Amino acid sequence: MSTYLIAEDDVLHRGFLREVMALGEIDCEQVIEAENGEDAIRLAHEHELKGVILDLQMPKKTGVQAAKAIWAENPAMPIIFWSNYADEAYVRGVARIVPAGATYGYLLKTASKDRLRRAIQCVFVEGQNIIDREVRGLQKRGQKGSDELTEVEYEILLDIAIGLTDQAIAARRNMSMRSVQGRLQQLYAKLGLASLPLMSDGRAVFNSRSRAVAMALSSRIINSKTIEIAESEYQQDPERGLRRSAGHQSG
Amino acid sequence: MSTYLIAEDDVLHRGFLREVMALGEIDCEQVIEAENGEDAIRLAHEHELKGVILDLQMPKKTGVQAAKAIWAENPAMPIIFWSNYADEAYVRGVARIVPAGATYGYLLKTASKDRLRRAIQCVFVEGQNIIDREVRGLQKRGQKGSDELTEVEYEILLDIAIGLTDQAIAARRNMSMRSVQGRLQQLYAKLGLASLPLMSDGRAVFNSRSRAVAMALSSRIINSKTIEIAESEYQQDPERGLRRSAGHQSG
DNA sequence: TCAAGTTTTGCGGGTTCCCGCAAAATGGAC
DNA sequence: GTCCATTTTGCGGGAACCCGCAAAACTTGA
Repeated sequence: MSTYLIAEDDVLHRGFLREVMALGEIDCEQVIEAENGEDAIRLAHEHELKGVILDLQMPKKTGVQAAKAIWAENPAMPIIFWSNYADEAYVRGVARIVPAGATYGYLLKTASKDRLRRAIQCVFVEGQNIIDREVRGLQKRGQKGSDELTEVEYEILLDIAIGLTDQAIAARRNMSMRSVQGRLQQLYAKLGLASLPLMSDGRAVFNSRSRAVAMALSSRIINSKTIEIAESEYQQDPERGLRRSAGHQSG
Repeated sequence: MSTYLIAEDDVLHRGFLREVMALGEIDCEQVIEAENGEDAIRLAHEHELKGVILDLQMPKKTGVQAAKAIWAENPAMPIIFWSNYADEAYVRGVARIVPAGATYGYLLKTASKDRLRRAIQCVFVEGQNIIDREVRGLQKRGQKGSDELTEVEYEILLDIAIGLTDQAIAARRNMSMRSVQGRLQQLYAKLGLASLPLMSDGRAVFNSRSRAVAMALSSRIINSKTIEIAESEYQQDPERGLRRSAGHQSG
């Protein structure tokens, strides 16, 4: 019995996915559906699945959170992420939770029916990883060269985005205030806050801290959802420094 | 010749709208389509339309921006807003640009085909205004009672969201720094920052300024798009105080 | 083990932010 | 005009933030 799970809140998109799965190109005897992240996690737990398609934006839990739970139980589960946007926030969210050697794909909703069909074939049947072209450009990030944010910079960005003070960040990450400020300086530099305009009287127009968040939002490095998740992580575990979770990402 | 315009970037949703329009319940001889805000504005300018359906989230220009342009040319144009979310940010965005006596509707995408059909009938044929139930709860805002934000509070919220300093806000809005800070205090109170947690040593965990933005984001009072728009308004016209645009909203 | 590179930390001080208090200024209502 | 409610402003001080500088501390490799 080969069962697949589709998790997608929008009715039309869900219908579309169902339709493509039903084309009969892959061995698919049953498709079950979820319209929010929690249901997706529950259903994945209750059924023995061959693969999962997850929308990234869903009520209750995001696709990333659902994937994390599913992979925690079965790291070999093939997952296709199916998203509206190629925002760095999403891509980074996915990249952070992919276990080593996992099979997955990242497709945009603008993809044609054909491309989706092929992706399903590749990921679910042949076990290949498929990443949409627009998304791939964002993949190499998190490293360290270039002008992109490193993991620590990203962490501290989220910390100020949820409104923590230097003091609170220092406590949370187990470091001195001065180090926090040092990292913030790095972050500001990366986000291009070095060359901020001044007012006629020579005073600054922008508050670096708030400005950094604004720029990160508008360049899609983070988004509201990212902030909410960071917030709830903080609420659960305010005193904890960064703990590396699962593994690395695979090619 | 009765022509209607549909502006919606998602293919499936666009197809759905087209289908419902084609049910033949209203006198509709032609439906033209746009997949972004700019095209919508252009097409509305080029054609003589009987009505418009606008998705709120589109590339290039948002539905709100498109509506503003369309109404600037013809304030009597019936417009149905068709949105994924009932966020206050969107509702407020629409409420701010509705000209006096305009005919419009606000529907969520979760609405059934039937509800959409009825809304189209009501707005385009009978000239009634239809506001989705979940949305209506947010309508009364902008007034002054209660715990909701007034217009000035909302303005200053956007100012700090784009990263302006007190100084810069004061210059922009033509007031003293102390007044800016006073308004910020109001804002913080409304957003519930009064009762913030303290650290064990009695120091604050949160930076009010950043925290306010975070809370406004997570309670959907503003969103990334709102901030981007505020930003571009600022870029165009940094020195200008608040200028009231068009009219009031109608019943 | 040592040297070279990176990160963290302390110090110091200038700026900005936050906010209580109370005196002006403003805006209606009568 | 007078009276009242609201808003704006100045003052003042404490906290938080930003950042240059240079000394520790940690990493990495040979």
